[in-house]
Amino acid sequence: MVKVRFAPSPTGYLHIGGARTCLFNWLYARAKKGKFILRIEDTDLERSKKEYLDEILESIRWLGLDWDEIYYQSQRFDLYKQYAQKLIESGNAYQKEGAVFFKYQFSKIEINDLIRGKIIFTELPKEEEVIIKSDGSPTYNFSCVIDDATMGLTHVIRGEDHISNTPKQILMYKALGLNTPEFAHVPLILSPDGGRLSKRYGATSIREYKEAGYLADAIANYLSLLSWSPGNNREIISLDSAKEIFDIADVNKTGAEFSLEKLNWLNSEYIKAKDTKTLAEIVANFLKDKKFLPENVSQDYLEKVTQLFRDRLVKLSDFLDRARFCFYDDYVYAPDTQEILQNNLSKQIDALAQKMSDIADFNKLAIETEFRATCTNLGLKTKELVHPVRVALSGNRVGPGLFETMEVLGKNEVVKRLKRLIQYWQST
RNA sequence: GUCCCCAUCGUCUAGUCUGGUCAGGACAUGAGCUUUUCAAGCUUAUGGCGUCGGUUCAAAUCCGGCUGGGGACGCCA
Repeated sequence: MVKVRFAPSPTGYLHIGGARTCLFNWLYARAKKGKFILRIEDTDLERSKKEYLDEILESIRWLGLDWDEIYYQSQRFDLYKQYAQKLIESGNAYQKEGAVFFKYQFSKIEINDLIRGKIIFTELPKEEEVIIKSDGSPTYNFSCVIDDATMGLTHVIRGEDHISNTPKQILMYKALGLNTPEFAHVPLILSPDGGRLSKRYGATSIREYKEAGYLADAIANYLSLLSWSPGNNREIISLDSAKEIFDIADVNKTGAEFSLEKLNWLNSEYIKAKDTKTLAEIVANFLKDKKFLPENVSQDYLEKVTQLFRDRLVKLSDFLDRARFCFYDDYVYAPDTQEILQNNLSKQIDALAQKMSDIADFNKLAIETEFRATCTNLGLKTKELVHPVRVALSGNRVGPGLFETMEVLGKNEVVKRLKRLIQYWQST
């Protein structure tokens, strides 16, 4: 049975690259009906932080991934020491200054990488290496080998940056008489400047994307598209579908640049595809974290506002400034509305306000009918009134469809805001 | 410096294993339609096999050199 792992180190948040490695491991495990385990590589006592661990686990869950087992290397130090002792006894390692050094018995090493095919190493950069530090903790290459072997992992799927560690690890498996797993090295995710994805390029942690209003399934979808493709020109694919068809051998060898534009597009597609109720819940949670909503907003009203904006949101954070007028009436008319406001239409707006307040059932259709009729009666083109009214209601020259907006705000609020514009004209 | 990986539109990719269909799709960009602003949507356009050589009737596809890009060389992981 296939058994794979994701092995994060809690010395930082879960970043895009790690998340993609995690995703590919998960996808492969689920595709093969195998096990996916999490191994926390917290051997660096100095730099490992609980805060990071919590964040990593939360990010993985948020993405929609789950794990079958979880291990902590910090709880397995005894095991590593035992294996180190074995190596000392067999003459493959020795102790010096409190540390244990492993002696590489190098010969040509051939890796049969599931993604890259044959990789041949004809030499190693060093002849020996610390496997147990003088403080008793294991080094990466050693604990990794012991764990991959003792946890019964069948495949090691990890980033390309580990290729050069692989021959060293194989030498350790050999010295210990342990079976080596299969290896698959996935390409790195590059930043738009072609280099390594780094802090220099904006957001790198999953948490930051969550906070910016990206949906978990959009991120997961986007990540799955980097260096892998479901085929058939498919771009939008759920984890459920992906796990049916994913195979590690189909992953390509080329590094992929992270494209915020494409992520944005996918995110807006996912926003549009959600049913309003579900989306409103996601929006509610998002806004709650931002402490954005006033006290007494009903779920029903939030759903209506969500419906109003859903088709023009790229990410949830767009909601913050654009939909603010639906919850607060303290907005001022934006500078770029001057052009629209310089034409004083007090009389016409007043007439409109009257007509609006006469509508019994204040719904989009009734509003539009009455609005257009009023314009005709006043000898105005519809757009001549649409623009100032939008400014009156939202403070902005752009926004969702006006009649829908009016329905959502409700009659009283609409009339109140129209009067406010009239007052504004009178005071200037 | 040494070792290793990689190479299809600006970007993500299908096609490469098993040579032969105008190199297909998506994002982005341009234009048009629609319109109540902004989006969205629809139509459409621009744009690519890094380079040199070899094998072959035929090369994006197989082989080699070059060039370019990336990664690794910690008592970090």
